[in-house]
Amino acid sequence: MRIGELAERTGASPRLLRYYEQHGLITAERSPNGYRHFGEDDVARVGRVRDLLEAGIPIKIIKLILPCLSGGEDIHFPVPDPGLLAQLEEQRDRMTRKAECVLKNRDAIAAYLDRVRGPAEPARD
DNA sequence: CTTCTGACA
DNA sequence: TGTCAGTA
Repeated sequence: MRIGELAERTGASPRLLRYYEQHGLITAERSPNGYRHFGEDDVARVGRVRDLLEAGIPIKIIKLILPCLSGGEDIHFPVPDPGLLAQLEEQRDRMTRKAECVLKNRDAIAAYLDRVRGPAEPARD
């Protein structure tokens, strides 16, 4: 399929898909006219890239773990490379700190809501 | 009409 | 990221 269809099916704009390809997050074959050509599996791949990006993981790290994603959400490293592990440990710690920050602010907002709206309203969480 | 590359806000 | 230009 061409970039337009992949864009429709993934929710990512063609502009963004070209950006992903430019940074090695996805690969595309080229038609003689220069048009990018993607496969069915790229729909899922783009989805995974977007999930990782949404989690705040830098493209640099995504490129490292993307080839280790086997269709599912699981990650596996056949031959753990020291350098790779170090970068992933660093990323894990950043994510931990970010998660703590998010939780902290969520609790603050929840507490605020409880005070102004009153404990009577559930609708939270 | 769709896509491509490069560039600018 | 969106969008504009000038093509293929």
